[in-house]
Amino acid sequence: MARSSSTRPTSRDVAQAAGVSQAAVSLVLGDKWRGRVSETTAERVREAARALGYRPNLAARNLRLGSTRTVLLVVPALTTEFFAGVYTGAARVAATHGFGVVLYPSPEGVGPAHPSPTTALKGRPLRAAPIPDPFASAEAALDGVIASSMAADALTAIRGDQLPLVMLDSDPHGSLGAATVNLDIADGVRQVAEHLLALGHRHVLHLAADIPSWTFRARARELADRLAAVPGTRLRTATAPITIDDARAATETALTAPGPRPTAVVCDDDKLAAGAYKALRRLGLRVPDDISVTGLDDLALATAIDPELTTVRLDAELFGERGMEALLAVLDGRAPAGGDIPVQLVVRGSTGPARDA
Amino acid sequence: MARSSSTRPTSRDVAQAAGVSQAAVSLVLGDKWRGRVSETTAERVREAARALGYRPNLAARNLRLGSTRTVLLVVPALTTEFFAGVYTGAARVAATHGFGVVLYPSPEGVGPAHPSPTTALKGRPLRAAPIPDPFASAEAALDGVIASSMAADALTAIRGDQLPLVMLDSDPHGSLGAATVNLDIADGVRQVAEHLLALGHRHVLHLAADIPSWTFRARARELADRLAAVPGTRLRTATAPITIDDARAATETALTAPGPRPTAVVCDDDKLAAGAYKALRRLGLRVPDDISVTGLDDLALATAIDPELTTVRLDAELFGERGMEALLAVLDGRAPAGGDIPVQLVVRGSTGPARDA
DNA sequence: TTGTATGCGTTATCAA
DNA sequence: TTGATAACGCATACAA
Repeated sequence: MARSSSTRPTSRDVAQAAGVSQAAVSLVLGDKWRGRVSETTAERVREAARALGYRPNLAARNLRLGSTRTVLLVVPALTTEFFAGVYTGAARVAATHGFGVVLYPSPEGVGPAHPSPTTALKGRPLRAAPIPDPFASAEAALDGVIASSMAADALTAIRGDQLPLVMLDSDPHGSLGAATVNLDIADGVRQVAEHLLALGHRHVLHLAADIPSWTFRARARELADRLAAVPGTRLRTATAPITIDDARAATETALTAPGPRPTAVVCDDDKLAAGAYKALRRLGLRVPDDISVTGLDDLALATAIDPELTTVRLDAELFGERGMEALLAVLDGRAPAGGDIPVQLVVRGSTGPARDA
Repeated sequence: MARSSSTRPTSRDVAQAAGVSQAAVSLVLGDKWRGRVSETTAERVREAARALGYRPNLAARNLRLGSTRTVLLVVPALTTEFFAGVYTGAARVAATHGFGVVLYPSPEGVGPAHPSPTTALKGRPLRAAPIPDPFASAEAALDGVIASSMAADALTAIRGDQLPLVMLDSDPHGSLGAATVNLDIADGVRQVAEHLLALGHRHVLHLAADIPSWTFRARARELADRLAAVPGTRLRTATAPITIDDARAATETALTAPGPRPTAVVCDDDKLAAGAYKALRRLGLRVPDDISVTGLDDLALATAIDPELTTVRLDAELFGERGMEALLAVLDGRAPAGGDIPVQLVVRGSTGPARDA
């Protein structure tokens, strides 16, 4: 009946080695012994556990506790470094509460019914690729979910809202009562608009992300509102999936259309801006002398391109932290703290005075 | 004794609803009833399960089975889209075998003892950030680990090799018997070298990643070997952390050093190449007329910069697939398939004939 | 073909 | 202070 040496030591093994009951082991190792176990036996237990290299079996603990202290962070599959930051922030907060964070890059699923033929065409042939949605048995394996809006629709469509849910960058009103944590992107767009208006720009092209997500609709609305507030402004919109090449093509088309040319291109994110750069170069337009460009995100990409991109910095880590804090609040029955996360315009070399101003 | 309506249905609830034993439910839902349960009862069970919205409790199953059918994929924290591809491939293969993949972005930990003051300085202040290593109780929660070499050292240092382990892009000989899956990066570097040599380049600067990882040492060695094979070649080396700004600074320093200027810059990866571009622009050098540049990875970044970067395409998804397949083999007691994954030079606009050739 | 019984490793309740 | 003992929900060996 001796413990096979090839198998993981259990708390019973520790108990046996320490000469105490198995319950005592659980108490000591769970740090719940303040006055229920003598200091000497506690130490003996710890010693035995250390000697045996004991580590608790999570499956058993989860089963017993009915909770896993694990949350899922759903991010778009085609992820950028931005979500690495979000993860870092969320995981850090989680850790201080004894929680873990599991990352789920939502496959393709960007918004409901958004086939995006360009995405389907490029790259290797699609193999039958049923990466299983993690919600199949998630309720047993997870305590909650934090989901980026770029995947949130797909998420609610499938399942997932059965669990305590926090949505990132999602419509505060349309989220079915789920808590939301948002960057103040509208304010970022406002800063961009004011910056360009101050430089004399009156005719701008909005290069919008072709993703039916609240966050992008909000950007479009804010930009339109800000420009509309100033007499004599004109706004044109082009739409493209968030890839450099799609953005290039869309920009090229938009700028070769008849009529006066915009003096600034406002992009929904940095990647789109990189595509816009390429289009402008092909058209023989110089940035910022002939035309200004702005992005949004402040990825590494923003300083990789030339000239460096004027963009809006998003604090990804803070975003992740706030997301996790909100989820902890929900799990706790408390109301999550409100208030959007501030963002900041970073002026670099891609914006300058309007050509005709 | 009726099931509280607020609690998750268990297999017993399903059994009760279907009027069968709990064991029958388990058999049917586990698809192990081929001749042990009648078709009619099986259908009744399925119906009841569907009606109740039953989903098995993973913790209980894991406890019973002693395995979780979950593996961990360890990637560098400062991750790029490359690892999104690796994940996709690994998850796809895993799915066909009933496995799940959990992502672990290894915090900072790039190689052993590599403080990288620049990393520590930039960005927000470091908060006490104990993102727990997932190996604390991993043996119970995971069946195996796939680790990128960029985190593998940190990994073995901590724990992790107690579990079946596959290393990605790691020294096949120094990996303590762990299985390795490698891209044929040496061949990629060879292709780069041949390409440049054919263009007449004889003096090259190697912009190397400042990461003490096997994969980067291998790149340096291969490049040196290929150049040494041709008489009259010269190789200089500069080193930088993989950030655009560090790469820019290192390149600038290297190229303003006294002596003849290299006619080509070979970079350990695309991000470094983006930094090199910036340095060259500051120095008033045109790419590729004055100097050629090559990268390695073929990230989106490679086509974002101007001119588009000649680089080596890595098939991230295939990499992930092969990694997962290797791990499945190890779990199965089989020998993982050998053979490096082919890579391919993609010639774009950043390379041209040597200035003085 | 079906149902009964047992144990996976924990934590927590209760008597000693 | 301590040590039995009972679940948690599932899969399976075994008995009916």
